[in-house]
Amino acid sequence: MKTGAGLLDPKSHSPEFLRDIQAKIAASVSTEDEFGNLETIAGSDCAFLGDLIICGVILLDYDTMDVIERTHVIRKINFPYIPTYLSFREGKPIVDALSGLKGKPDLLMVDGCGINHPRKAGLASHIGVVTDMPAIGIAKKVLCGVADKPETGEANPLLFQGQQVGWLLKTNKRSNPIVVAPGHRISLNTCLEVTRKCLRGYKLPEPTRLAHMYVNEIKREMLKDEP
DNA sequence: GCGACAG
DNA sequence: ATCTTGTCGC
Repeated sequence: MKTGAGLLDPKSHSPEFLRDIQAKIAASVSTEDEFGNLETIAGSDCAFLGDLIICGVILLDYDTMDVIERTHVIRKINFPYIPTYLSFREGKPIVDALSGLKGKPDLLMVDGCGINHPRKAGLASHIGVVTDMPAIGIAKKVLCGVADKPETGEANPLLFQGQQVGWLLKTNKRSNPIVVAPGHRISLNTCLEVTRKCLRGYKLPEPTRLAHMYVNEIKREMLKDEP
């Protein structure tokens, strides 16, 4: 699908209008592996400061997880946090930050849900469809669905309405499991495989973990200058 | 009606 | 997400 700005910054905030947009996103989502060799992978995350949202994107080498470049964007928050409507709050800023990268990532890892969403339109799916980019959603809490508690290193299927929509993955002994799900142009099995290859002993995979550290680093810098 | 509910 | 130090446990 072609980039449609209206899909990320809706003219109306009415639930009916927003759900209509999500229905279009869901209809365009693909859970087939549609990408070639992964040489680079990007990670995104956001931090908040007053009425500002700080969105950062980091480009990494897929094999080594070395940082290639980072870029960010700071915007006025123009949508409240409403569960299941996160895309309208963080989507546009993240896409804008993505466009600031010099290199083009082969896949994007987003902090949030993918198809593991009541209407199959989580942040990773929404961004994936709008940018036509392969995407994976990494969440720290379950928005919808159920799964058995996985043992360390293991992953159990996350089921919602009789369908698997992702995985509950326990990345290490001390951390609670994380939720891994396809965002767009990637399958259930592959999103889990890719996520595991991005782990380096921490709770979160490197793309998302480093993006989180990056935006908080920017925030600390802002607080230092304008207390 | 009540509770749950990504970041 | 955000407000915040130390502290229990592997």
